[in-house]
Amino acid sequence: MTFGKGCHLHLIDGSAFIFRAYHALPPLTRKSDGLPIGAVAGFCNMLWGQLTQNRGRTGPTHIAVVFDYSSKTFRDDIYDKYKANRPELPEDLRPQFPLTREATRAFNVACLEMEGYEADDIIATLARRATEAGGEVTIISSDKDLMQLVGNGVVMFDAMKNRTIDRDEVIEKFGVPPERVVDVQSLAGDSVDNVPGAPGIGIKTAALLINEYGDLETLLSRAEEIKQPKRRAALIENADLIRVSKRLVTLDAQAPVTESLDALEVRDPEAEPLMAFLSQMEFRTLTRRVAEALKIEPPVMADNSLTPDHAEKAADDPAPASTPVPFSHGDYECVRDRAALDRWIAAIREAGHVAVDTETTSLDEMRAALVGISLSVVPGQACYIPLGHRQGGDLFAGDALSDGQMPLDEALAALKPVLEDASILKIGQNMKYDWKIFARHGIRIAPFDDTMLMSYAMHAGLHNHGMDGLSERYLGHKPIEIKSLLGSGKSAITFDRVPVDDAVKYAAEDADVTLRLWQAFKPDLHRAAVTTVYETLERPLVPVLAEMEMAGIRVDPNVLSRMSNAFAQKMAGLEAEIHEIAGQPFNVGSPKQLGEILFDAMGVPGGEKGKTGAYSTGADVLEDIAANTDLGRPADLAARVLDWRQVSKLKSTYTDALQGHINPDTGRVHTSYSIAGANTGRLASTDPNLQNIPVRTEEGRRIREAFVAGPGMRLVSLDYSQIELRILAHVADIPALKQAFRDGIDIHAMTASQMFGVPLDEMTPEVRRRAKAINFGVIYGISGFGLARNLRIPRAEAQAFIDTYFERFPGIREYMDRTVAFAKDKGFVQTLFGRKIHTPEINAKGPTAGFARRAAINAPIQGAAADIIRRAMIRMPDAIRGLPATMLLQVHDELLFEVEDGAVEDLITAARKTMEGAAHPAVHLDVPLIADSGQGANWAEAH
DNA sequence: TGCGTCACG
DNA sequence: GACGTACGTGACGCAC
Repeated sequence: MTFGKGCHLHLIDGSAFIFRAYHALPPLTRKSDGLPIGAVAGFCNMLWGQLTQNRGRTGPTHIAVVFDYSSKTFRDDIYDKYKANRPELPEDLRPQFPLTREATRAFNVACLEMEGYEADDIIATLARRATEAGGEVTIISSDKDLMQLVGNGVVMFDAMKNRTIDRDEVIEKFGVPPERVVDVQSLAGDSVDNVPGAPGIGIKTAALLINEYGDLETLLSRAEEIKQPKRRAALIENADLIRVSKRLVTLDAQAPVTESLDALEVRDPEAEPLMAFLSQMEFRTLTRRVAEALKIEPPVMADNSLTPDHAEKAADDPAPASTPVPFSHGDYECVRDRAALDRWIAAIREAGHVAVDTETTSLDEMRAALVGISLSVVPGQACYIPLGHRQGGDLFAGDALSDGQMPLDEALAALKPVLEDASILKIGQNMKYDWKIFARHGIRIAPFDDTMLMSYAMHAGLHNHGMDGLSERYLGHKPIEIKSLLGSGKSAITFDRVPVDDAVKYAAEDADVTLRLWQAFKPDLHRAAVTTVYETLERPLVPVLAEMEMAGIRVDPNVLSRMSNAFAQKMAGLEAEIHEIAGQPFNVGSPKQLGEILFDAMGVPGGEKGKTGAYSTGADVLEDIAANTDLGRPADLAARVLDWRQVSKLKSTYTDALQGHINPDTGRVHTSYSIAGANTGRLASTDPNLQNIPVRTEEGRRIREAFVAGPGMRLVSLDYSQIELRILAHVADIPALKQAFRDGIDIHAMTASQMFGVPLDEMTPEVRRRAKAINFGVIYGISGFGLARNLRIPRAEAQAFIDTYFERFPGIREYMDRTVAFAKDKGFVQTLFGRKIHTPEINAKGPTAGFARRAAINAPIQGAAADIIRRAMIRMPDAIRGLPATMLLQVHDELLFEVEDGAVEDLITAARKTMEGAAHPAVHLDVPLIADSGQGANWAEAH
């Protein structure tokens, strides 16, 4: 086929693919010999995705992957410092480059590179030829240097974000259309590629200038007319450098590319060389996916996925567990009687492990009824035991159990010995859920593994750890979505109404997937060196949290209801006043309407619109307006809206919503903690969130009066004092801070004294407040801007404080630099206890880099604090055994207990000892950990 | 469903 | 005068 109209050329920026793959994935190695292949694996996955995703209307007729030949190009002759700033290639990436070429050829895709030219030039040349021939072009890349090519039949596609970049996107990014992009780039320069540009001119200013003068040459020739002296000088003095920059950034669309467009026609991969390559790389999942797509048998690969003691067993198994087995829903068994269940139990005992999953009527484990159980022992083989399915459709038969189900009690009685057998490993995905369901039926699952927590230990920061996502990512298989069975929204049904035949496919598949994930993760856990984290900080927390959640906390609905009424009255009063001041009624709860009232109707100056075009009406904005008495009425209005908002928040989120969360059976509120939700190792509390119950204002704190102890009981709270600052003092090794903590001195006052030279006994609250803000700022990866805003002081002043701080405590800056360098090098940071938090964006450019940098600085501190309280919680059941006390809640640095009246002091002694000693023996901190305590009839008193 | 807002550590 | 900026969460109401 001759390339022409109707043809569609896809040009893949191969180098960009490699770098993205390298940074997006953990450092994977080939299992047989340790060769680093993470980038190759990612590259192959992305390439395969491109080849399979877009077949059809928008799919390519022609395709090529384009690489950079070497770092030396004609641009080095134009400007000797071009790309001189580029960091060294990571050690483990270099050997992967030739492999990506090999991979491209193995997929039977044209692989282009040319000495003396960058990949971008080849892309520019081919794109030009293709559009001249009447065809269309999609460039698979998000590199801004390619954006000059967009338009006239050329678009770009960001494969990571799954987003097309067209003319509008380019204008959004550069402020000018594609044909003017080089002009802007020439002016702004590029620190990454070391394109000089004009000093002090960035993209924003460059776009402004180009839009005003039309193009770069006109601008340079009329530079004298520029009003701002600095800009004028920058352009006049650097005109030559700017012209050099233009030659650097302009892509060469006339590169002597020898391949014809016709040679790039899409070809089906040849099975044999492709399979050979993939199995040589030991990409098990991708090999299987490709084999499935090509409808051929996957090659048998070396078995690396089983633990040693199971490997032997598998060796004489005709179908070893790790050979990729296709997912086949028809092979799943529906277990309807005791004989069938006994066969499964025998298979489980034989294997020594089983993947388990439960199906229930609700996500709320405390109210959920068990509907069925699925099991899997060997990949591809799984069963579902329906236990609580009900007749659908018939209104009168609506509550009757469907036929052909074992009695629930009989099935559980048969499974209990297996689920509690110390020699049989139970494997689950989010086992806390199933653990609670079984616990409510008198079964305590042990021992177990949890694939969600394995993923969390290995991949925190890279992606979420839900089963469907993990399956797609690591097994290349998209499981049946629960939505397809239950529907969504108002018409959603519960699982007991799902026809058993459909339930079998869905539920058994979940057990199958869980088992396969376990097999994939088990060896990797060790390779990633997070086995200890998984075994000491994640897995043992499951039963502890399950017990806490099941215990719940008593909440008095009468207290809440009275407060709701009072809040409603107060809101109505405020609303009337607000409407009165505004001169018209409007929805006070609508930021949009409020903004229009304040800034348009009432004419308050300085309204700022956000990205949606609405005025910002956040608390800080309203506070400024309320404090500005010159404004008159708008100040009154803002002050009342602030009051209204506070009350409205308390009512809707707390006093109203909490009442609905009281379990009618227990009279208590049962939150759910997600172990793998927060990247840093913190827990997150949901349904309801009991980690954000108000405390900072007097009115809000009264909500805690509704959280009460049972009759004859007290609530006891213990919280770590300044735990994050103590960890900072330790990890950054700051002698003055460490000594202050040892001496039990007020740490913020000490900081203030050191910074401002004020003796401790002359400290004023204001000076101390500033030091406190800086101490916290450090933990968050401080910036002058952020501190200035927090303290409401000029930015220069805030920056001066920070400079002084770093002078007084130079170790802090060293810690920050060290941490960021570590993150850039390894792609993750680590806590004292070995927890890894990945930082995939740390090498990004633009504002993202700032976020990633600060997150990387904060994560080891926040994460270590999270590790410490996890360790305390895991030990707590043993530490308080025998005391009439229950651990109820965790709020990041606080543990809340319910304890019988007479045992309060014993509980405090035992819990304090456990919390203060929680780092031992894994880590010896140079600073003491201190836990303060309080007690009372309700949470407000105890805190 | 995304955004703005605000509750907590 | 480049950009936009404290870290980590979850729930609510509005507007689409």
